[in-house]
Amino acid sequence: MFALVQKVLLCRIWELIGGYWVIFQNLFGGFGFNDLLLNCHHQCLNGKRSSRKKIELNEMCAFDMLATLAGKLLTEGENSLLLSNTNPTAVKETVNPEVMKSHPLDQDSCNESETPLKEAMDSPDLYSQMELGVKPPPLVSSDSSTEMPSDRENIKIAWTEVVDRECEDNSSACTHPKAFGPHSKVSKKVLSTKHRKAGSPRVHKGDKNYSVCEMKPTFRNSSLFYTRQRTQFKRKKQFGQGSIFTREVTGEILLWEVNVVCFLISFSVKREASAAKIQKPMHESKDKVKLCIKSFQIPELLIEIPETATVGSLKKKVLEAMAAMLGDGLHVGVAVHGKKVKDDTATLVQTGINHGKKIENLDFSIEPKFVSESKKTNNSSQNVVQEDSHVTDLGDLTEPLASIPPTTSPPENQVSYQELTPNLVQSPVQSPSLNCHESDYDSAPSPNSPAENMSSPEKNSNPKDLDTGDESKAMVVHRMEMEEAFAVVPARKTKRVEPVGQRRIRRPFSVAEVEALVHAVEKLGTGRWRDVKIRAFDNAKHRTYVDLKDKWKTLVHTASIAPQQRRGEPVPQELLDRVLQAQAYWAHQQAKLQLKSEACLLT
DNA sequence: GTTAGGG
DNA sequence: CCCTAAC
Repeated sequence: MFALVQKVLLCRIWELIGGYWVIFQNLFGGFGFNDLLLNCHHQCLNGKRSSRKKIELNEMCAFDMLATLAGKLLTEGENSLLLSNTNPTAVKETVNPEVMKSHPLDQDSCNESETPLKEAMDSPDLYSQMELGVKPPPLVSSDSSTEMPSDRENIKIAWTEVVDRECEDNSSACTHPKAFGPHSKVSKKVLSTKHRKAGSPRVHKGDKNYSVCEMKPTFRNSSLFYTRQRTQFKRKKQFGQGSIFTREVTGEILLWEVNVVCFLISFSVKREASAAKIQKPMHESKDKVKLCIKSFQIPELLIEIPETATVGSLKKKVLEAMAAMLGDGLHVGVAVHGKKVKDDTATLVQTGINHGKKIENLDFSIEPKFVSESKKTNNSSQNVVQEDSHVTDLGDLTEPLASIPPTTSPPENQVSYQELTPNLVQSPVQSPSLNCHESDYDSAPSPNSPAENMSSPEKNSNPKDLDTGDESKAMVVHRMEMEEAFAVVPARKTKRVEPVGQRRIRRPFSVAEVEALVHAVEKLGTGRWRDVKIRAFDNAKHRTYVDLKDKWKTLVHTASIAPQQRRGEPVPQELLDRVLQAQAYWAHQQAKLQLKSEACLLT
């Protein structure tokens, strides 16, 4: 029974995270998957997230776990968590020999890695069970940690063996055999991870023994893991194997996270790359595309915390912010030459990511899962990638982290390029539209905002108001390059990110914005918020038409009450008057319209 | 996806 | 600003 549930869950998770299964595999490196699932169940049963509608429980659980784990690794002692959670039981499950043998980098396995799972997911058997309401077994720690002796040594050995074996068996499949030599612990880790990736999700028809857990490398503690990751990055640079994390930053928390994500991403890339060479398995890397993620940026996090707070509470805050971000799930976007590639089925070659061709504009972005579609209109990775690609660079690799401090001072380099505040003066015309071409308005106000002085006397926001919200919501944008272009350090821009799952930051409307809103409503009426948005706030990504509607609502209210009762940045009476006027006018229009239609119906 | 309105 | 119902 449990196996079934596990399978279902696994399939579900896989389905949810698509091909980035690795992320989980890696993040849970030291844990038994059984543990993960058990915990998921636990959380589900506890209904912790049950109130979160629209989000699949399983999904939430998975991400919760992910976030939680990340957090625990950071907050808890070196060995505690990982060690205690090592789940030897996992190993007990049978391993499909085929899976064992297949090399993750082998096109076949890469290629097929998805199918089996899909099969599993499509399996009426699994789903029917799920639908039938099969309940997860009682949460017994039965077959996990408690029972099985946690023999790290054994596990370690097993792991090594797997690695070695894998290398031996698949030397030809290794992209860089040397890089994965027996002496490279890091490489081993990589390999084993891949192994898991390729093998775990595999489900062969009729193979009841399919399991996700075995062969999981066990990290003795977070520190080791961390170290290895770093080492790995260095090595990667050497071998052109993947990500390089060039910077060590302040919080280990962040660094850890960054490394992990970075690592995972590069992994995904690798996987895709290897899949691309399906046709000629014999050739080492002829048709492979090697991609290297130069750096990975942690999304911007907004943290407000009193100066008197303890460092511990700060850590916690950061953790929470990250958890919130991860909570909604991740989605990886790929953009070639600034153009987002939406067709996941397209091959790399078809997409223009092929060997021998220098790819200068390959970007990866991590974004909240649901966001990907939202901005179809004016969107595109363009904002995320292009615009800023020339603005910032390597240099700011540090930025994101630097900006995290609970200070009230906004990150400096982060957003300058688009910090303009609404400027009425800018539109000489009658329309106070805030749409300026280059200033997108979208970002949070910056202290240095050049446009700050216009009609609105005061800055429209306080320094605390870092913008975290950005429609693009892309958490990270990375410039990738072909290995060949290694020497060239691509620019990477920092785009603010919207902490997923977190309430949007409050951004009071500036007088200029109010002006623009009033003007637009005067023109369009009170029932066409989308038009109002497009007309006057098209470039203000953080203002949705709902926001505008809400603002109008409050404006009407504000205008209706005594000035003494008003709060916040005072809105010129003149504007308030216009608000009431427009409100009355359009209400009247609407009434007239309604009468007309009624009349029509009667006749 | 938009609107409208309550929270 | 969020959430939802309703369209």
